[in-house]
Amino acid sequence: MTETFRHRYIQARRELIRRDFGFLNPEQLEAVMTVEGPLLLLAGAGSGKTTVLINRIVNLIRYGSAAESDYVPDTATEEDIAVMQAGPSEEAARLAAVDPVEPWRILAITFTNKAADELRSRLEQALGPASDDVWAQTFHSACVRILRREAERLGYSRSFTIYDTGDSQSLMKRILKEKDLDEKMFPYRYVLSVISSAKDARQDPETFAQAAAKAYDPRQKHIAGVYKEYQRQLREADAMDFDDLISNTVTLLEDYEDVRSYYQRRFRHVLVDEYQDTNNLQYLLASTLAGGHENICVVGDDDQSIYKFRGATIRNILEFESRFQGARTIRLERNYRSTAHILEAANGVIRNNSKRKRKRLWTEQGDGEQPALHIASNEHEEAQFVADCILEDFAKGVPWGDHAVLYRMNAQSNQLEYAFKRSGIPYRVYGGMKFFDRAEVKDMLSYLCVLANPADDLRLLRIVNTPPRGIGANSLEKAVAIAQENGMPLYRVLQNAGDYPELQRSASRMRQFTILMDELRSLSEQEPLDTLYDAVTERSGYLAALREKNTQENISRIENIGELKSNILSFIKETGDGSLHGFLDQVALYTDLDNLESGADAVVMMTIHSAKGLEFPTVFLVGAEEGIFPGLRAVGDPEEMEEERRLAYVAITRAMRKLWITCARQRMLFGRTSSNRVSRFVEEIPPEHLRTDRTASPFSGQRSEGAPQSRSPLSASRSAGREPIRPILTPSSGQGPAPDFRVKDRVEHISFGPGVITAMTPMGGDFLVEVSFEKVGPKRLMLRAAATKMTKQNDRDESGDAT
DNA sequence: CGCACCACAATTTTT
DNA sequence: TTGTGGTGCG
Repeated sequence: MTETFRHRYIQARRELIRRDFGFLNPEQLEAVMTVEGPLLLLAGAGSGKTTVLINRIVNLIRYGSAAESDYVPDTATEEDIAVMQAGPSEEAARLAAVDPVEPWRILAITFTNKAADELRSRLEQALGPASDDVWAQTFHSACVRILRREAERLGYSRSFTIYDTGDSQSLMKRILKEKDLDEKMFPYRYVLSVISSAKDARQDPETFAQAAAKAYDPRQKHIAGVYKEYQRQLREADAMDFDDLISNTVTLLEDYEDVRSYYQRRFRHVLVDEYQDTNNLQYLLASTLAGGHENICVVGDDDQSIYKFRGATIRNILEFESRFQGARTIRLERNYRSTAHILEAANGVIRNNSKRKRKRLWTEQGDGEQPALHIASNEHEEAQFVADCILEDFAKGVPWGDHAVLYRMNAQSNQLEYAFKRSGIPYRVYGGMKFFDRAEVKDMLSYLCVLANPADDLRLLRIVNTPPRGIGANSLEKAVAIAQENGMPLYRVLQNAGDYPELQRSASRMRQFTILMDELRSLSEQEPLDTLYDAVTERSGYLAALREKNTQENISRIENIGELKSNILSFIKETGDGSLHGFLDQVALYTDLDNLESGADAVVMMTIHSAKGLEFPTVFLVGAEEGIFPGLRAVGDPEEMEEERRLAYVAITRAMRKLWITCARQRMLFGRTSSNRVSRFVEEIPPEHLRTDRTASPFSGQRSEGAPQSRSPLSASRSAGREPIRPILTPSSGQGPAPDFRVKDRVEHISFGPGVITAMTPMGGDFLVEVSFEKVGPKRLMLRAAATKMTKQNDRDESGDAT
């Protein structure tokens, strides 16, 4: 074989792969074709990182290391070169592949189920069924998968229970109360976060206690005791909290050579998404799994690290190159999401952070519109301004769902909701009460958990008297004490309640309860999950208790219980796994079920945190004021301030075409009125990329008079007297004839039904009409759009026309 | 044992 | 301003 042939062969092969991924830009392509060794992808917002991740996996499976390899098979022929030169095809891929990676040797880790789902489905699209074997999982579900096989080595059973945040919190509250620690000094959230950090630092209760003994803060010693007790109770209940899932997996890999080498050999490539959000444990997990081959590819953006409060350390990304020898770094700076003005605004803000990797987003999409700042006089007006902008867009045919409103705190959503309701704008608030957090759903799940794991005292306590069975708190406390003393699960005590004189008063009811549960448990061994569930809801008396009172509340609870059943059914259908444990695992790790996409066309409202990873044509960033964003706590703390700034960066880069930033001169928050300066982040936007809109919203005058107190804007006071702008003209401007609507006209709307026009205001070549509908109340609509859905009724109001 | 009332506090939250 | 958690009474 001649050198030139070898050379041509390798060239043809590389060219083939390049062509196969020809839709990628040069940096993306480089990332995809860099196959071996540690790789850091600094992926700016909107730079197509998921695309890169997916195609990198596709490349590994399809071509293996061909893109970087000098290997030429002995059997290579001119014909082979010709096939490869002809372009991507199955045959060409087969010829070109060098040591292709089997799908099951790839581990791709994400943070959210949503991201994992997206990864899986896009891989499926690209690779077909072969993609099923790729481990595309969240950190937690990957760990559960490992632990379900190996947990016995750590002294748990294979069917250990997973405690979610709420469970951890209730357990912690119980312990703090038991230990009689002052809740002012020891708020459960704080204690939990200390324990979480301890776990992140690989400190077990003993090591933590040693460190605490030397600490200045006397609270640490108490917390050490709490930590010990917390872990003890988790153990007793055969339960792991979210941190334990990862921590225990790391322990398993560290302490058991055979387990470690099994997984290190199994996975030839480890990919980690959203690397800027990883904590120390997650870093340890990923790097241990990648140990040996060091084929670890991490994707992230240090500028979007906004979860420090949850233990994420930006150091993982900043120190990647020094921790992994020979690491390569590739920057993805080309942005496909936003127009240039928006990106420059984002660049201008983030430039003020000192701890970051150099990066500058750019685009070829053109300048677009400048971000605009609107200064409102108060929070009502701010909210109304947002609503008006959205109405105006809607009138132009822009769907509601193209708009997102982002705020720093959930508490800010209220005013906006009022404004949207008033204006007839459909909206969805993202991230409120989650389905699985509802009491009735947790109750039903607790029943299932206790059936699966009778040692789960926490869940047992939740349901033992829900619905009321006459088992009082006092006797329960006694039972808990007995269980503690004898080191046995509470369930056992309840079963044998008759043996303990102090329990005699409710002994029979306790026994009855365990008999019920035992029967249900035996049912769970014979019947499918959905049948079991029905039995639980009925025989526990839970549904019956709800049916007793026909309140709105109870009706919705019954609905939710039904909703959980459909969750069960679809779980069985989708996974083919009807096991109770399988379902509970999925639920424990899948709190994110109410997703955004499923909704109808509606404006989206959420915190900036929840917006990460999403994009919207138009974004409103509200409450851009000192003290709110950046929040009060960040002022005077440079680290916190940088985190807030990253948050600002995230917010700005969500916008594709139009960014509105709003603030209020005065705002009432938590019952107190304050006036704040405009956010420093706004001032950090280079002036040439920001338009300041100092005129108040076109309706501010009317709004502040009529809107706040009145539920019906058709109130007489409005039309009477001194309002000069009451158009009675027929709207005529703009293209197309607009129908002849006037104030006081009776109308019939397709979806809102009959109503009366109460006001019309000219606006951008159109009219904003206010209609008081009989059934749905007042709505504000843009006439041009509404005219197609609304007809004028002939029977005019008595006087004909006003004025 | 359940409900009503009153203090109190209150970023952000992928699992 | 809103929601939550604890206490006291019927």
